[in-house]
Amino acid sequence: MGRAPCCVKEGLRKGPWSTKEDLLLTNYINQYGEGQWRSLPKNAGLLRCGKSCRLRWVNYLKPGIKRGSFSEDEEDLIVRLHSLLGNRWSLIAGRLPGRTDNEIKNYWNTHLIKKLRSTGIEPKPHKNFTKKEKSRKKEGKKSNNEKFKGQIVQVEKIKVFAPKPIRISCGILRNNSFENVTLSTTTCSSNSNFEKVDVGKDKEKEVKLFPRELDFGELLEGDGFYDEFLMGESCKFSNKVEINDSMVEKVYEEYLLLLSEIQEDQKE
DNA sequence: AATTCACGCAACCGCCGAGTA
DNA sequence: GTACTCGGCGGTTGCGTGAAT
Repeated sequence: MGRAPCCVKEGLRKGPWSTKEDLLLTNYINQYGEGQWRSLPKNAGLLRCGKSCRLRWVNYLKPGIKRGSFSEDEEDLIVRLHSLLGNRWSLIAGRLPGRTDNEIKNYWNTHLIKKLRSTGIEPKPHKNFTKKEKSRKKEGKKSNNEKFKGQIVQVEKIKVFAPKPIRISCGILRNNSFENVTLSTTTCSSNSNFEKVDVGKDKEKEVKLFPRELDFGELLEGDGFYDEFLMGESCKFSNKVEINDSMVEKVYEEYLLLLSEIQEDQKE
């Protein structure tokens, strides 16, 4: 039996949302709350697919969504998180309050890739799987899931740390507005696993930023990278980024939990 | 001024995992 | 254990817009 469609598509509107539709959706959700996306359009008087409603709400209408260009702090965080998590946009978004996965994904694809390339960094490519590869990947996933309950995704050589998403609502505190921050440039020092960062007005100093490619081996070998990633110089190299204690604690807990699971698995 | 091109972004599509009957 | 629904995710598409010719 084939999979049932998410909704009946006949007679439904597609394309950009009108102000009226936005209003209808917002009013309905304000009154009845999120969820029940399948029945929501009908109840709200919208000629839209439930998925479309959810997307519109989550990405644009939901209170607290931050619009506008990304600050350098945010860019920096996205780059680091992408290095760590891969194309797990929802996880990355979970650590950038007010930003949505779609927005971050678009920003990465249109701006950050180019920016990184211009500084000599080749971002990890995301693989486009063929149907065959997808099914193979699926098989692999199944076996992984049994052991790790979906917390680790292993694709070829690149191993990705994929913890359960925890949305951090107040993760990053800014004590300098973007406007006040002198533009800093990021340059790549060749043959190095780390980057050299010019921190605006301050004299240039060498800081560890992130490895080009992260492998669990590095984590397990205990070179302390992850600790540094979270709390080390990379975060305190300027006053631009401060990671909230609870955020660090939560992410660190995820890391420890994951690490212990991997170690147990290796013993077996 | 008209046309072409490139880019950015909103929205769509298909797949997957979790939950449930 | 199976079949099914629902919500969510990541990849992709296509339209609108501004720059270049």
